[in-house]
Amino acid sequence: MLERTHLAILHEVDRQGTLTAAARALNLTQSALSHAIRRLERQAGTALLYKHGRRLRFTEAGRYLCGVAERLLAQFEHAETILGEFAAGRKGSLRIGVECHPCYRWLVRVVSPFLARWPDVDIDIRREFQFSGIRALIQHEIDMLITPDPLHTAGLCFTPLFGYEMALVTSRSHPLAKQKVARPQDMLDEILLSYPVDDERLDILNLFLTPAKCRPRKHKHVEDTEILLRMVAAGRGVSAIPDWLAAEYLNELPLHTLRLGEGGLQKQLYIGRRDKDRRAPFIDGFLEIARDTKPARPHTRAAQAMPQTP
Amino acid sequence: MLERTHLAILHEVDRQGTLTAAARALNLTQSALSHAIRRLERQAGTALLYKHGRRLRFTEAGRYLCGVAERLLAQFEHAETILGEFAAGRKGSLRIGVECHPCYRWLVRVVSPFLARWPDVDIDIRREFQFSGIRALIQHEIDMLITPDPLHTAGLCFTPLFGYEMALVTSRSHPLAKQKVARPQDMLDEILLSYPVDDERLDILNLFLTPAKCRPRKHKHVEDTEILLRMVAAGRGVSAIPDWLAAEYLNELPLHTLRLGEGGLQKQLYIGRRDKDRRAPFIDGFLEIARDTKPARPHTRAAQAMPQTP
DNA sequence: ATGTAATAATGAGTTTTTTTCATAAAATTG
DNA sequence: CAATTTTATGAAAAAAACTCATTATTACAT
Repeated sequence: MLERTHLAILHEVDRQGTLTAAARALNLTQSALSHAIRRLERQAGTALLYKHGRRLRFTEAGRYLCGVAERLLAQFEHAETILGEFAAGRKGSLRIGVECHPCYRWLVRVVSPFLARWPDVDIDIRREFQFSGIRALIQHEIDMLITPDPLHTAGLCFTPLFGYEMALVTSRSHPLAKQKVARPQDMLDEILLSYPVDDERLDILNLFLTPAKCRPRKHKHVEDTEILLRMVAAGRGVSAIPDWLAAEYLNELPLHTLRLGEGGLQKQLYIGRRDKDRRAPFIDGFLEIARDTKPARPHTRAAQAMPQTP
Repeated sequence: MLERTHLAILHEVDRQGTLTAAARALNLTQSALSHAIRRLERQAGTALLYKHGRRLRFTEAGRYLCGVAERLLAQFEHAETILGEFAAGRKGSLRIGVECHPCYRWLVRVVSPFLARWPDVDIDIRREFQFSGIRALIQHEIDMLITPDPLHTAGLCFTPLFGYEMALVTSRSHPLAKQKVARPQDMLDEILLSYPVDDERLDILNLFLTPAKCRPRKHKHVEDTEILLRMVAAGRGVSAIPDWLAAEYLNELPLHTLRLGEGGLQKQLYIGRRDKDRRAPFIDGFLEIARDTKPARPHTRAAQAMPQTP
């Protein structure tokens, strides 16, 4: 079978003119090359070189193979270079899962500097998982997971990114806009707008209303943050979103934010990855940029939870 | 170093889905593949496959190499096919040298049927040699030599193609057109038109005039047969060309042909090749077609030398 | 749960392939 | 024609690839 070495030998003989020189260039003996060529010729059933004086010349078949060699060797070398890029972790793709719906907005701010820093790494962001994000991470469906709910599992590790507080957003003209803190029973008459995720994953239900055995009058799903907040501003309902996300819209829309309970509904965002992923420096690179990218500072009427730097 | 086998293994694992199946397909053991991949991974410094359940999945680097494999393996296989064609002598190129200038016109008639019969063999016709055609043949600059002057040399063999006679061509209105045979002294007042080759290679000088110590009044070189004969027809000179070549033009141009001397200037065309060229059946193929392609039959006022079939 | 089947990983030993060494053969050069 | 350069070749050594036997892991079925 025609092998890369054969091509390399023929190519070098072509370049150097003699077996001896080619052998030197390849760190082999002249004998090794002679044997190798002989073997190939026997297998191919045709001569590739013939003696001309004390030098060698290519037969047509040999000349043809030289052309092949030139093309193929270049491709091999290129492949090895790319493989090196992979090995050095410069090349690859980073599939990032986001479990916290509104975090998408923060994530996009991380992506740009990352793409600039790692030009050969592609980013793919996934928001839908067959089961959980944790499982997707374990099963290599994604490489990193942005989540407020770390589930410490063998083989995974989570790094805290920043703390925040879930805030209740209402229209500035809403009756609740007079309060700074919302009580669960305040919600009984309200229409709750949320992202279209399972109820169990909605903190305002899980951690605020359900423990107090309260429910909103109505619960509607809205896909998009912008639209959700415009609906809130128009008085069509209220919603619970991260304080920093609300902060971004406070100047733009007539919104008011309230704490959810006296202590506020404190959350922490984590980034999870597989333990073994030493392979790719760009995973650490992403983490670093992510840690440096803080969300908008909640201010004015928003809750006072300070972003916690880990 | 990345080798063809590595690519073959990765490719097969991709196709078959499991190491075991790939091993079967490659006539190797599962163990061999496992070891081979491990070695490559160690060298490359990056994982290529990882376990997913009891199967294997490609890492990004592995997936990349799979793509490379697909492209490169195809090229290897193609190269081997072509090499096989060379070995079987179906593929190649036939470089044919022509020493007898006007023979070119006969040669083109051989080429067409040859190209039809050997579709993968290219033909290259050379008329200029650094030294002699014989030397070009020995040094593998050409593979066959068409020549009227075989020079039996070790390693070469010549096969006669056909006999012919060099004829003197004049305009039909030329004073010499009254004769059937030209004597050397008839040339003293004539302008000789010939192909632009060395005088020693011109038979009319070598074998007819010089032995009789005669010279033409003037000697001019003309490159192209068609033009040469039109000049002759216009009475601008006379020329010596093979009888069969003249025959092709007798109906077209007002030409007259004369014998050069009583016995005529008899020539024989040979085709020479290297002894060892057993390798290529198409060389014999060419010879066969060449032998079957006779030149135009000299008739009418032309000399009577019969083409001699060897 | 638990045994069974499928699959990959591993280490040791064997086989095959490649390489070297030593030397011969052939051709060029002064 | 001797000295030099270069390729060819056979035998031995070295390296690489492969197999065998076994273990480990996962999936599937009862």
